[in-house]
Formats: sequence, C-alpha cells, structure tokens
Amino acid sequence: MPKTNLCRVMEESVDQAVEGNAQGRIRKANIERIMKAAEKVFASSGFRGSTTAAIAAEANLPKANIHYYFGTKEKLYRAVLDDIVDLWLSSFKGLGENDDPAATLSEYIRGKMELSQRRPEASRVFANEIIRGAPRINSYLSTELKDWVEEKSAILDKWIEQGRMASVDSKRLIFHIWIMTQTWADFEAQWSAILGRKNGLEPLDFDMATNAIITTVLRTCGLVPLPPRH
Amino acid sequence: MPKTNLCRVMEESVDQAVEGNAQGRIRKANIERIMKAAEKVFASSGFRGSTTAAIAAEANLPKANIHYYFGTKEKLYRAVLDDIVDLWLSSFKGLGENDDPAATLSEYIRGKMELSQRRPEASRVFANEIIRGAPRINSYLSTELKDWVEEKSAILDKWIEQGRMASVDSKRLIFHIWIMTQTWADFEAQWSAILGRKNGLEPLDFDMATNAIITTVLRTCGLVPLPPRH
DNA sequence: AAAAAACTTGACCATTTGGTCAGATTTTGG
DNA sequence: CCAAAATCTGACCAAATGGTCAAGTTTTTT
Repeated sequence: MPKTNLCRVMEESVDQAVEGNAQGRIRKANIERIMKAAEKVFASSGFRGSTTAAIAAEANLPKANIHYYFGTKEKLYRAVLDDIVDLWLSSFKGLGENDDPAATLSEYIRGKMELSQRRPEASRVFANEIIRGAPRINSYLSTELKDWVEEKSAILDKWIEQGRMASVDSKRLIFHIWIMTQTWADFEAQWSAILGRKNGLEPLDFDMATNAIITTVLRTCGLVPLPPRH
Repeated sequence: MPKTNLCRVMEESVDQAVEGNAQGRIRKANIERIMKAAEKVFASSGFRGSTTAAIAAEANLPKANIHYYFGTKEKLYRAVLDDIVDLWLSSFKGLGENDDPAATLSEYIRGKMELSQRRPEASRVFANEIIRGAPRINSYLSTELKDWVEEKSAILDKWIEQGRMASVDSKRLIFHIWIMTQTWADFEAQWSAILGRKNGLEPLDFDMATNAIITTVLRTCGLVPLPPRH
C-alpha cells in the first residue's frame, strides 16, 4: 500500500519536531538518510537541476527506493525545506532573552555563524528558494518570520528608546545581520576564491568573519567606544 | 553556415564592450532581445530550470531561432554571465578615486544599490551561479575580482594607517558591503514578504536600505560621530 | 536585378528523467 | 513459527527537452 505510506511520511515530516513518532526503525533511518543526501544534492544543483537518480546515488540506494518513501521529487524537496525552516525558526528563538544589548547581539551573531558553518547546504537550499521568488515558502515568510522580525525589532526599538543603544533602523539591521552571516555559507565559493583558499573556507575564516560582523553591528549600535585610530 | 555564425556570436560577446562591432542590424537586435529574455528566465528558474522554449517564448521568437544565434543553452548562458561580469567590473571601478573616505564609501554603496535596483535579474543570475559553487566563473573570481579586492583593501588599510578612519577588517568590510547591497536584489522576495509589500519592494525601500547600509559602514569605520542616544 | 548571404521556422529526433509496478525479500506482530 | 505488513528493486514507460535540419523567406551585395 505505497500511497498510504507516502501520506504518512508527509504528515510526520510536518509534526516531526513533535517527537519520535511511531516510525519503524528502518523507515526512520532511510528517511533521514535520503533527506541528508537530498539536502546536499539540492544545495549544489537546485531543485530542477537535481535528479532523483543523483539523490539516490548520493544516498547509496536504488532510485525506486526514494520514490517509495517520498513519492515525488517535489514532496522530497518540500520535506527538506520544511526541515530547514524548522532549523531556522529554532535559531531565531535566541535574540532578546538576555537583557544586555551588546551581549544579546553578539550571541545572536555567533549562533547564526555557527549554523552557517555547520549546515551550509541547508542555507544554500534556502537561499536558492528565495532567489527563485520563494514560491514554496511565501506563507512562512509573511507570517511566522514577519512576526518574529516585528517582535524582535520592537525590542531593539525599546532599547533605543531607553537610550541603551544608538538609534538604528532596527529591521534593516536584523536583515543585514542575517545576510552577513548567511553569506559565509551561501557564497562560500566566492569568498574562498577571493581569499585564495584552495580547499574552501577554514575555521579561522569563520572566526574572522564573526568578529568582523560583531564589530560592525556593535559599532553601528554605538555599543562600543568610538573606534580608535592610529 | 550556422557554425560559423555561432563562433562569431561568441567572440563578439567577449569583446562586446569594445564597440559596436560590424554586426548586422538584425543580428544585433535579436541577440540583444534573446539575451534580455534569457537573463530574466535564468534569474527566475536557474540554468537547469530554464528551458530554451521558455526563453524563446519570453523573447517572442521560435525556439529554433535561439539556437540559430547561440547554438546551445550553455553558450547562451555563458554569454549572459559574461555580460553580467562586465557589468560588475564596471561598477567596481569607482571605489577609491575620491580621496575622502566617507564620501568614497557612501558613493560606492549608492552605486551598488542603484545596480541592485536597476538590474535585479542580473544580480540573481550571478548569485545563483555562486551558490552552485561558481563552476563557470571561478577563474574570474580568483583573478580579476581577487586583484580588485586586494587593491581596494590596500587603499582602506592605507587610510587606517594614516588615521583617517578607524581600524577595520578591510576585506570583510568590502565583502559585507557587497552582500548588504546585493541582497536587496537577490532576496527581494524575502524582504518584501517580511515588510508586507504585496507588490515587491518600492523605491522608498531601496532608499531606506541605502541609508541603513551607509550608516552601518560609516559608523563601523568611525567616520561619523559617536551615534547619539535618546 | 540577380546571386549570395543571412535569417526564419515547423517538423523532427535522441536523450534524459520523473515516476510506476510487480514480484521478490525482509521485518514484525501474535 | 507463520502470516501480514513493510521494504526493496530491476525493468519499464511517457513526457519533457535540448538540439538539428532542410526548405523557405528576407536582406545585402555587386
């Protein structure tokens, strides 16, 4: 009864975060394996450029097996996207709980950079979807993510109001923090070519980028003394 | 003699900037028309996702006509990419001629933002290529662009040395200026969804972004007084 | 105006690729 | 241990797509 199975996969991917559903061992392991392979392939070839055959090869499984678990390439792609959206949302929780502006912002930037370093493929799949016009995640962008931004920019605005940081355009600041951090995953090819890293960016590169971004943001917010000159 | 024609197209696309080569009127007009259509389609569907049929439809020409002028989809794509690289390089000239750090940086940012606003599709095609790992433009990145960055970051470093601006990581600053400006083209779908712009970003949005970026960069470089607080 | 060159295009083809399926094998529940 | 459920997979198929071509039409050249 393949159809039934299919549906189950989809439903579970939705409330996957809820808990270890009553998936069989084999099912669970294979789904994870396939999604991992798919994320990699989608990141490097885009949706249309990725073939189910290539995903199957990456996962070391016959192609029919991919279709057994996910039905269509589109459904597999959406499952991968959903997974990434969850990851994003969880990384968003952070900002604003700590009450110290400088520490809060620094910590948030560090968290985002760690994500870029740890899951660059996820970032690229997401970036690709947005460049294409975000046809599949528009509702997520204009509801959850929009709300999150409004909530967090309100916190920044409050801090500004209270004179605890300099006046800034809080929403654009958030946007710019996002892309400065994500670009180190998305555009790694460009930065490593320019920096002459023949084997991709090194951990040190991520550290330097993190420091540069924190410096930029804290100075923008007037949270560090006027930068010294020679 | 289609083959011969093909070669000619390719050569001319290379030294296209040189001048109005001895192309026939019809040829010139059609090539321009096809490339314009192709840029749009490639931007919204990526290389693999774009079909020559879709490009033909966008250009209002029969598909065979596209192949008559460009031979293969790959060659058409490279022609479009080359064009974009030229555009990029020309936008790079600017930085550093003016001798005032604040004015120079502001002007550079304004120029980049204008490009994002005027040619968003070009930016997206380029971004897409880089996310995919830049297979076709690696040599450009690691030669011309690398040299440009080294030259310009040296200017910034000199200014820092002379105490004319605060100490910053000059290369990362350049990288971050690039992405902050380009993201307003590349990720337009995301920003407009979050900002609740149902019909895409408006001119005012670009102005606000420009100001936000200039503020960030000048504060980072200590080129404006310590930002005031309430 | 006639020949040559350039351009146009409908019809066609080979390959790629997403997806199906039926029969075989393995795992699981009782 | 056995039947039912789940999993596996090679072989296949239909549709989409990049690319070709030959027979025309238009433009340019002389």
